[in-house]
Amino acid sequence: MKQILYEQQAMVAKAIGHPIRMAILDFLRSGPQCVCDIADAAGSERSNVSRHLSVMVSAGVLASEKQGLKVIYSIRTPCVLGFVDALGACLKEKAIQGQAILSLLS
Amino acid sequence: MKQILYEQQAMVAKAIGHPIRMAILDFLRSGPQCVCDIADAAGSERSNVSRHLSVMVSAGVLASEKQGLKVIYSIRTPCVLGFVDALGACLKEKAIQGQAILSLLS
DNA sequence: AATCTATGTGTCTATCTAATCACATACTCA
DNA sequence: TGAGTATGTGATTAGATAGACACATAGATT
Repeated sequence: MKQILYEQQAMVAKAIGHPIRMAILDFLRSGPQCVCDIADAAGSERSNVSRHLSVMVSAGVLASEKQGLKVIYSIRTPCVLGFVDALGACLKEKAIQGQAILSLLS
Repeated sequence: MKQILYEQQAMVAKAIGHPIRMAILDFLRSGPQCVCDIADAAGSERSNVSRHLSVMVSAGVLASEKQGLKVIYSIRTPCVLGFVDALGACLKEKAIQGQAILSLLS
């Protein structure tokens, strides 16, 4: 029963567990964007980015909408940014601990 | 510059992006536990669980401490659970949307 | 010391993932 | 209609990952 929940959660976590995908999410904070702009921002190839995007759509992290020739991707719900920010908070905490250790050594 | 941040964030997300690891985190909510109890709770083999645990320690998600014959694993910082809970919130939101669609069809 | 228990690690295999290239498709505009 | 642009997808390759088993190690117990 809980197994299904774990799988769903893992799917979402895995969908954002890649540097390029993190870069994409960060870029999409500024609003919905088309694939080629996303690819430029992420510094990766179009086809590759297209695949990353489709993984995130499957996981329910992103939404896509066709507008003429372009396909516009956006963050599906604000709570997606909630867990990205929670990730950042964790790293920040670790960095602060590291800094404390550093100051003890200097 | 930001690249390093993305990699760090992705590392943490990837470290929890697996059903067994989710189960482990959920189990560790109840407090620090030894490997064999974690393995039983996760329903997986010891050696396998041991590897999952070490991945999460590397990512900074878990902490480990040796107590006699046993090694006790614990959640390194509360904000890790914040991240997991944010994941859950996202799924909940999606489920509620799904339920709304369902009620429109019935 | 001999043995038992809990854990980690080497090795192997099967599977998944990411990246790249070429190409197909869908749509726009002249 | 034909050229051009944006996107997705098949095929391939290289590399990562997960799981299983046997075994090594560290510490406890007798």
